Order: sequence, then structure tokens, then C-alpha cells
Amino acid sequence: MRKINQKNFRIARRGISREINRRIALDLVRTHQPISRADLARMMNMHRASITLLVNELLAEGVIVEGGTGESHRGRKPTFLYINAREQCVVGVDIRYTRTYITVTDLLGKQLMDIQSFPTERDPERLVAELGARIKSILSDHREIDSCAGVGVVVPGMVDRVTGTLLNAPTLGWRDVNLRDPLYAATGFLVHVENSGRACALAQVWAARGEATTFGDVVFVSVSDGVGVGVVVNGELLHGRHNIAGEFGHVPLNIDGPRCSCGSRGCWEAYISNIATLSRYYGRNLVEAPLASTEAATFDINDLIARARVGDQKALDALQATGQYLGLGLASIINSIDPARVYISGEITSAWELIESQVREALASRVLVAAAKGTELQLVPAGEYPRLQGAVALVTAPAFAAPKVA
Amino acid sequence: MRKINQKNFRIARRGISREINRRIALDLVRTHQPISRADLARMMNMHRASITLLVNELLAEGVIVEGGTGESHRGRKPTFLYINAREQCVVGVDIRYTRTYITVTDLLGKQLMDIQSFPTERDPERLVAELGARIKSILSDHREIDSCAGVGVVVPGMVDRVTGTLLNAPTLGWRDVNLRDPLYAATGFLVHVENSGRACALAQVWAARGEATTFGDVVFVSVSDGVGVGVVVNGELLHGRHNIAGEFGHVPLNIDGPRCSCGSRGCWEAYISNIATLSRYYGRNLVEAPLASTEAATFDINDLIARARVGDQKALDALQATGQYLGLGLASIINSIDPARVYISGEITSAWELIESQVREALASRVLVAAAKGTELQLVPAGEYPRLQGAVALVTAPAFAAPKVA
DNA sequence: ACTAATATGTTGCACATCCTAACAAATTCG
DNA sequence: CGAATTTGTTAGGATGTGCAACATATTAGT
Repeated sequence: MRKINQKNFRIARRGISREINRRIALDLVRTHQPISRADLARMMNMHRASITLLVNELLAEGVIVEGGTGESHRGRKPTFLYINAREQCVVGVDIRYTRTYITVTDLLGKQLMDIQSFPTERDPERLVAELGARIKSILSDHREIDSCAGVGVVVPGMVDRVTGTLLNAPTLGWRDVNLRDPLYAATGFLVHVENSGRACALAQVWAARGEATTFGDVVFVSVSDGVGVGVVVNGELLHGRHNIAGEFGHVPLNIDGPRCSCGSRGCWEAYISNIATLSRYYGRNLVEAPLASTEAATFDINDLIARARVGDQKALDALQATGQYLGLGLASIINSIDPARVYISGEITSAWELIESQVREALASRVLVAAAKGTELQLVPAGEYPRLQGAVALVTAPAFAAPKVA
Repeated sequence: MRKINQKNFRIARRGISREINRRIALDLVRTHQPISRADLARMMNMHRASITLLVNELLAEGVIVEGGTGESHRGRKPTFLYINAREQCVVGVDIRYTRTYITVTDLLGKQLMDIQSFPTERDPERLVAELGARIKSILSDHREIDSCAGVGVVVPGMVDRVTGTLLNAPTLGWRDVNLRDPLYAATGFLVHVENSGRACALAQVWAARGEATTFGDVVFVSVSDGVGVGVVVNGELLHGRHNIAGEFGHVPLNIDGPRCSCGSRGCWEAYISNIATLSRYYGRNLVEAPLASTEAATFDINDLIARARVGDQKALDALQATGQYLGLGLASIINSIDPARVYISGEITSAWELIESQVREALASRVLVAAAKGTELQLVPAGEYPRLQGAVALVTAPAFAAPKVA
């Protein structure tokens, strides 16, 4: 039961039925392709006649294409339909502290070439300039690509997605940097900017895997230098009034706990970020007293995990403590959002077998009802490039989204 | 941008346009009545012709009625339209630890008679029997009431709203009590059951005040023996996979903090509930070591507030500490949900002027961005009976909600 | 090889709704 | 008393779904 937003509603015009059914059909084709008109009609509980008209319109527009014919035991063979994903590409950009990554995919998110990366320029203007130049150069190197549907950019910070501005990225040290306009000026493509945690959540919801039909509220937790979280409720990303919705990284485990990079004390992030785990290993808070840069460059969270694996008890203890705090924070997410599934990414997921029991136990200890203890935790390995997937989803998803109505 | 739920979508049939526009029109009449067809047409950006047809249909169904004529400086005077709220009543029930309250309103939530209350029977079956009998008796005493649109019941606990079952209410000590079926059997009316915190949030969102058009995500926080929270996102109540969404009362301020009634440690509730405030005054945790019932009956939170007002420094300290912790928890709500507004109800709101600065200061200390420090906090006085309003909204709101589409 | 059965995809007409423009009704102002 | 103005209605066109009949393509059985 949804309240109608009286300041921003949309009347049902003549074409609204078509628009609704068109989106449903498109999303079904996307996730079930190859699929025939008859199958679509069955899934949508409509007559084949209506589907024919709808599909022929989509074919005429070039949004979908007909492929070969399928098999059937009796009767006429179905002709398959596919999303026309080849004619346009999508550029995904992931700006991180050390490096910036670029990928190019088709409209379904299928990677079209190797992922490029380069060191992140500290000056935002120079970075944007370099980014624009690289995108143009990549696309002109690949003449087979006709046109580009848009550029999705994810950043580790707060974003005003309406203006495409990065409001504040503590790790990068950037404030109020408009990314959209200069990138649009440089490339001529539509630019979408989003926080990386949120974009990751978006990508998981829109993934066209077999399980794509699994629905429900989901949360994405990314654990690295900071903790990024994206929340999807009713199939929609949560942004909030001030663009800080989903900042569970700064919900406290203990208001008197260790100093966090945000300036506060005892945030979840201060317990589970890679820096927090390293701090535990070193026995001092690296947020307050950072390592010398030479030392930091030679020993990171992956090294710590490697040591834990070869019997360094101190390293293992540090990791397992992180696992425990991870579970406690997840319990807060479950008690407040109660999602059907939580995705977890970050370096420590590679050490999951070392920390899983700690995570589960801590989670179970604070979750309100027994049933919620079993909330599905799904790891997202770094090799899937969840942030780049998110960047791409920013561009591809809108075409398949439910139309805004009422 | 909303993902279509492929397991539960709704195709646009012929009548969908009408249904959408009908709901919009009804909700506009509800919040703007009296209103003319011409005004409706302007608000909805539709032609008067279409509105006439739509309105005449609603008139024929008896959902709305025509009233007198309005004023205009020039031209034909408009004829006013109203929601036909008089022909059916709604029963709202609030089951609390000590007493159970019953109200009867019209379809717009206008109270039709005095609120009744009676001590809450400890045995759920007996309570439901008494409740059913009382509702029948009230309605038969008021012969002027034709029919009843339904009964809304709010309870301090977890609810499965699909089956109308109270899953677990710690304060009442009830588990797996089906309220809907026996109440339906006793009264013959439709019965809706919901958690009281959530229902309160619902009521605020659907309130037909002048500010009804203010939209955005809102959170309702009810502070009494426990802490109940309701979250509305995109105009829709958050329930979650296991019916525990919004349980911010059990998100910790300190995982090593005082024992909470839920069995865990350091929950927000363990810092700000009335029992927590009293515990602070008594200098011991009343959750672990309750007061003798005679003592508890003679000194409650209102007495503590009264003492604080007349200069009892210990009482004032206890209250202001609660204010501080209230603010810290609100910061977590803002950092995770980032609502446009937070409603606060409960006894301590009557001492707001004593604690406001503590609340605001603590909130500001942990909120991630400066702008969010100003998140609107709106007090809901007990005299507005927010829980009964919520119970009533369970019945009245669905008729005005956006139709499910796609 | 022919027919029956069956599944896919198409055509045409009925029905519902919005869209537009013209019209009727009611009121004010000069 | 007529022009201007606003409200509310009527009628026909445009665009969509709903349904039934039909054309098309394929398999199984005789």
C-alpha cells in the first residue's frame, strides 16, 4: 500500500497501459531471452494477439530483435526474441583512491573489452580531463562500436545524483566536484554519477542471472578502506533527504569506541574496515596514527590474510575479531532494514572461511527473531568487479525499470 | 527507478488508467475537500471533460458526494465535492500492556464518539472475546451508524499482517496469537492487525492535515516502556523479510552496554525507554532487578518528569541523559534511513523543553553531514492518540493508496 | 501422402479510456 | 442587458486492451 505523492504524481494518460506493458515485456525478454511471443504471453497472462502488437512495435523501434526458431514437440516452432544489445555500448567508470577503472559493455552489461585502469589523479579537474580523453580514445579505437548509451561513474563518497556532483569523498579529499558536466562536455554522452555502495546494490538487483527473479529488499555491504552500503527497498535505491541513506558504516557499535575517520567514535567502520583490522594487528589505531607510507605500501590487508593463513595467530585474531564485529553490524542492518539478502564484498571476503563462524555467531546473538538469523549472506568476489557492474547498471537499468505512475 | 518484481507484477489491463486516475482524484479530494471538478482538473492537469466523467462515476458509486457551491469572482460558481465519509464507520483498537483503547471514527478518521478503554486482560483469548463484545455493543448503541468498514488493531509486538497474527509481544507475554480470525468471527468486520510503531508512521503519512502534501521518507519513534519504530519509504511501510524492519530500538549504542529486555546488551531501548530513564534515577538496572509492583505503581516516568520540573537535579540528570541517548540513536536513524522528518511520541516528549538541547547536540555530533543535523523532529503529543490514529489508518488508507502497477 | 492435432503468430472488431473541441449553464461586470 | 468568464457536459477521434476467428507451421498417426 503506497501513498500517492501529491507533489509529484503522474496521471494515467492514453499511452500509459502500453508503457507499463512494454516495460514488463522488455524486462522479461532481458532476463529470459531467448523467449518467444507465446511464452511472453503466458508469462504476462495476456493474449498472444496483444503481445504480437506490442512486440512488433518494439521490433520496429529496434529495441529488440528476432533470432532463430526454438524447438517444440508439436506445432509451429516459436521465433525467438532478444534484446538488441549490440548496437550501443555503455561505459562504466570506477574512481577509487589509488586507481580508476574503465570498462565498456553492451546494453546487457556484457563486457566488450578488457578493463583499463590508471592511477587516480589527485586533482579532480585533471582526473576528469584524463577520463574524458581515455573514453574518447577507447571508443575511437573500436570502430565496430556505433554509439554509446551513456557513461556511469561510481565514486566512494556522497553524491547528488540530480546534478551529478560528488558532494564529499573523504578518502579522495574531494568536495563539491561536478563530474557530470565536464564529462558530458568532453565525451558528448549522458553521464550518471552514483555512490559506489549504492551502485553495487543496484547492480545486484538488476543482474540478469538465473536468480534474477529473486526479489525483495537487499543490502550491499562493501568493506575496504571504508565501509560502503547500498540499500534497495521495493526494488528502488534508498537515497534519503540528504543523500546519506544507507550509511550504516557510521552507525555505532559503541559510542565510546575507537576513533573513526568520520571524526566520530565507535562507528561500525572503525571496527571492520581494512584499516581497523590492520590497527588491531598493530595494536594501535591507524586512523589516529597512520603508518609511514613506506610501511603501508608493503603490508596491507591481503598480506595480513596471507599471514593468518600460514599460522600467524595475531593476524588470525585480528581477522576473526573483524568477523565478529562484521556480524554485529549486520545484525543492526537486519534489525532495521530486514532485507532478504545481504551482499558482502571486499578483501576480507577472500578469508571468509576463517571468519564465517564468527560473523554468523555474532549476527545471531543480536538479531531479534530466530528466523532472521538465517538471513542470506552472499559474497561478491572482487573478480566480478561489482563497482564497475554498478556503474554500468546506472546506464542500462532505466530502460527496463517500472514506469512511474500515480 | 524501480525494478519490476518479476514474481509479482501486474499487467496494465484496459481499466488501469481509470483506476490510477480514480485513486489520484480520490486522494486529492480527501486532502483538499471541499474541491470543485474544475480545481481537480487543474491539479491533475487533465481536461474538465475527463474529470466530469470520472467524478460522475465516483458519485454514482457513492464514494464521494456533492455539497454546496463555492464562491468565485467571475463566472459560474463551482459545486463542491466531498468524500462520502459518513455512511461507514471505522473501529480502531490499541492494545497496550495496562489498558486497551477503542475508538470509532468516520472514513476520514474523524472521531465519532469518546474513546473507550478497559484493563487489558492477560489471557489473549479472553481479551479478544471482550474486545469483540465491546465493539458489537458500541455499534449497537449507536444506531445512527449504518455499517463498519473494518477494524484496525495495533499491538506492541511483531505482527504477520498477512494472517493477522501477533507473532511475539514481549511486554504482553503473548506469542503466535491470531487476532484477525476470532475478531472477524465475533464482529463480522474486516480486521487489520499491525505493529503499533508502524501504524503510527502510517497514520502520520496519511494524515489529512494541511501539510499532508509534505512527502518523503519518514520515521516514527515511540518511546515508552519499549521503543517502537515505524519506517515509511517511498510512501510505503517497511516490513522486511521477517517482519522486524524498523527495530531501531534494538540497534546498539554500545554492544557492551546495559542489559536490554530483548536479552541483548546496550540496545537504544536500554538507554532511552522509560524504564531506562527510571533505572538511571534509581541507580540500578530495573530490567534486571525490577521494582516491587507497589513501588512501580506509585512512581513512573511522569512523576520523574514532575520532580525534574520542581528542581530535583537527579531526576533532571536522568532525563537529560535520556535526551542525549535519544539524539545519538536518532543520528543512527538519520545516517541509515535519512528521512525528511522524524516523529517522536511518548511520555518524555512532554518534557521536551528540558531535553531538547541534549537531543539536538547529541544528534549533531554523530550525523554525517551538516545539512542532516537539521532533520525535522516533530513531537506527537499523547493527546492525539497516535496509535489509535494508526489503527484507523489501517482501514481507511487502502482506498486512497496508489494502485499496484507493473 | 494425407489428415488430425497442436502450437505459434495475425487480423479484425468490440470495448474502455483519454483527448480535444465545441457547447450549454451560471455568474459577474460594465 | 450583453460581453466576459468560469464551470460543467456532450460528442467524436485516438489509442489502447479483450476476444474470437483465422492463417501458419510443425508433428504424429494412419
